[in-house]
Amino acid sequence: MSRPMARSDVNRSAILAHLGAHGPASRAELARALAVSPALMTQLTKDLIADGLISEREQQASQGGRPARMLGLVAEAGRAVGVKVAADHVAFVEVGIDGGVVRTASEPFEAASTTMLTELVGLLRRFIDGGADTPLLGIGVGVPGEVDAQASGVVNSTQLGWRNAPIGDTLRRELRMPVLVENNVNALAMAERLYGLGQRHRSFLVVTIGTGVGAAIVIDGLVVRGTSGGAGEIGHIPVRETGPVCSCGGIGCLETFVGEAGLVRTARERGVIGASAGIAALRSAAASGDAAAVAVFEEAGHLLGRTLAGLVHALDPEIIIVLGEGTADWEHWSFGFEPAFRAALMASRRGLPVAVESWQDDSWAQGAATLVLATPFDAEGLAGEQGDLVRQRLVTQAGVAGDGASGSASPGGAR
Amino acid sequence: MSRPMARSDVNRSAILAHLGAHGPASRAELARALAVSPALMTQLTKDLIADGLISEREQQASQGGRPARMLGLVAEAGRAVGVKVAADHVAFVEVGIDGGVVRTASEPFEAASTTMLTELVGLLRRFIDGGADTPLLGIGVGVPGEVDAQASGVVNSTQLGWRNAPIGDTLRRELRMPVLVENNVNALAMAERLYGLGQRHRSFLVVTIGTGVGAAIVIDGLVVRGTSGGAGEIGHIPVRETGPVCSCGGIGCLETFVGEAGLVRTARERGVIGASAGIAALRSAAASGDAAAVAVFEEAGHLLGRTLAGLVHALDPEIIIVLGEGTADWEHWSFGFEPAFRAALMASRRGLPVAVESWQDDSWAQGAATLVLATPFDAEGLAGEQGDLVRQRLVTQAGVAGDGASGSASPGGAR
DNA sequence: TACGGTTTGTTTAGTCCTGAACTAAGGGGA
DNA sequence: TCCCCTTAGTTCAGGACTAAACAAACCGTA
Repeated sequence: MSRPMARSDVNRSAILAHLGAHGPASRAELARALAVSPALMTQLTKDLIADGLISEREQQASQGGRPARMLGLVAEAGRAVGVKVAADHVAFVEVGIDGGVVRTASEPFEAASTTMLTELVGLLRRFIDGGADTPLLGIGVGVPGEVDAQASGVVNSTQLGWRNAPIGDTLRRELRMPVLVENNVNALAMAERLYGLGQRHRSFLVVTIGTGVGAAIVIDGLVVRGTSGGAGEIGHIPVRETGPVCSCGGIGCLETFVGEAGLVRTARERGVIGASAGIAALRSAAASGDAAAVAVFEEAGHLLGRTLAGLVHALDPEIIIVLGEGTADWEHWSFGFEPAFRAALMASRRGLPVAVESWQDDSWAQGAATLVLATPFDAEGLAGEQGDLVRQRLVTQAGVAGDGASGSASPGGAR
Repeated sequence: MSRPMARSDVNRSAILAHLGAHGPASRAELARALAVSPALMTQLTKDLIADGLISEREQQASQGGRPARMLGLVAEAGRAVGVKVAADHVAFVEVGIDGGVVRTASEPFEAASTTMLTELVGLLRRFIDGGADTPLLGIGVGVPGEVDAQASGVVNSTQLGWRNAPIGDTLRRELRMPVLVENNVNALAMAERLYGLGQRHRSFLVVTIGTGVGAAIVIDGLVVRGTSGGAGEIGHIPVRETGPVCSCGGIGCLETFVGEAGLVRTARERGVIGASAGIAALRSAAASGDAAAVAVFEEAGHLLGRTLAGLVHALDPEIIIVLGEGTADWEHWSFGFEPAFRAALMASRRGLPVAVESWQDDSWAQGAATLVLATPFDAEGLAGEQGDLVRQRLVTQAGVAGDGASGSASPGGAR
């Protein structure tokens, strides 16, 4: 009993998110990290402990003063689901409130089908029902393409063949659950910011290589979405005056040279692989030391390096993080990438770190899940009303999802 | 008497800045614009009127309800000085609190001289002393190069030959006055945001063409400074695999083709102008219809167009604003720019507006001055302690500048 | 000309949060 | 061992701000 009638929910959930992202922390630490006074932190944590959302842990050894009494999340406080949508399949991930993966699944899925919306709802429903009994905070969906806004979720994607697909609204209505939709690379960038290298950097670039080439731009801790949610489309930066026509209609786009299709085309033209062979053949050829195959990757690395150098001059980030299925071959890319990238940078930036991270199959979906867990950090309201709903669920352990169009955000009594 | 011991200075000065930027407004309008409650606005404006900083104007015709009682700045509330530093001269501008130019001056100045710091102090002191009697809020300095932080003001500039020049600290100490230093293009972008096209756009690019090529990036209303204050260096984006060596050490940099020196070099190589002729000769040749001269500009426009298209793909801005001395020849540039730029964009962005603004000689200095006037909008503390000092002067009509190293921000009694 | 609709501005009660002073609990040096 | 230093956490008075109700001033319209 004695719910103190919800203090500042924003701060309450920010505390929970911080503990989830960085592990247990002392009150003083939290106050510093969230830029509030220690006094307030005392009050808020008192409430959270009373509500059973966090608990006091053992003391930590003193660092010259009074030892800190650590606070940690009560693990059962919540879970989130992430969905990766691709042209031919969807991948699901269930994560705990600490970001750790609990459960995964993958299902065939025809994105271009006319019934894909009901299909998606059914698959998601089945995955959710198989989950734990802890409260589900929300669903994050990562898609390759432009998303108008996380809280709305209208998607345009040439890769999926979607034009103004109302993913967000449909899922919200059918599942009665907060749903956040975002470009998949942007979602990945938020994951890096919360759990990865981004924790220690205010501004960075996340670059993905694979079927296509994408990027997400994080400036001062905020993901740049652009006017129409289409920022980061570095695959269509023009890098040559001539070349094959790109899917975007342009000529000389980066992606036509360094995307998977571009690599395969180049390799075929040069007879490195057979006329009907694919990326797998090119990979194995390079792996077995075929110089011509390695050269294909090397040249792609060269082009990527010069392009990224241009972006570095424009944005002056602290680090570049390279991700994606394509990083498996980075060994070969780097022969071209490193010299081209470094040479094109001005002297003062030549030492810019480039981190190439290993890639797992669930990474995309995991990134999508962090859309939900990142909500409390969402200072400028990227997630909008949906973010508020997630926060409500987080702090009250109950709360009912808005029902479709502008659902009245009823507080929802204690369960 | 009866100074109410300074309420929220941030909000007080935000009101003043809004009135300065957008002209007189009603209380209700201000409350909406600054996202505070009407109740608070009543209180704050009462204080500001009592302090003589703003005054009530005539009523405005009703718009269906009670007519608004407009509030306007008391013009004498303050002034700011802007300085443009170039290699061979400095330009000064004095602006009123509404951003209007009051007075200008230009003096020869040897930036590479060893005594340049004392020189600059002397010139500035003379300019300031000639000004009006209204309180001087601060000094904004625009430089071509990297600035570590506005509030610090350590400058690195190849154009000026400065390495770690402590401009900010020196001026602060000598003039006992808040001083804000910023890259000149970034300063220009802030001016656009406050008084220009940026008022109606959240994200935009400001591109300057002239001696060099520069850009400033504004995302969601915030100027992107980058890790070391060096964002926007689009002049060094690599655009060709071959070409002359750039001042940055790179090869194929945009600036080596479309900067003034690059244009002149190309024109000389082709015999369009004499081997010792300069940009003026190229200009007049193009103006008189010389096809080869026009082609030089056209090709520059082509390269700039493709490069900016790449940036648009990466950042997805709402508009591009082109400025700088070079816009005088834009008529010729556009022959190459428009087709190259539009063709390289994906279909959904092909209609992106590009605004080419006329250019006056004081524009750089005027941009620098708005560094000071923009302080109240400085939500994320770009201007730091110096911004606080400006705010103090604005709201108290007095206040003494910090004296060099971490001056204690003493409130300073009424004058 | 009475009445609802609309927008502006003010008052009041109460919430959120901070600053300052304080207690608590350790470490290390003379 | 005593004293000073440092860090952690709490209490309390008070300031900034808001929500909600209300008053003011105009518009239409029936």
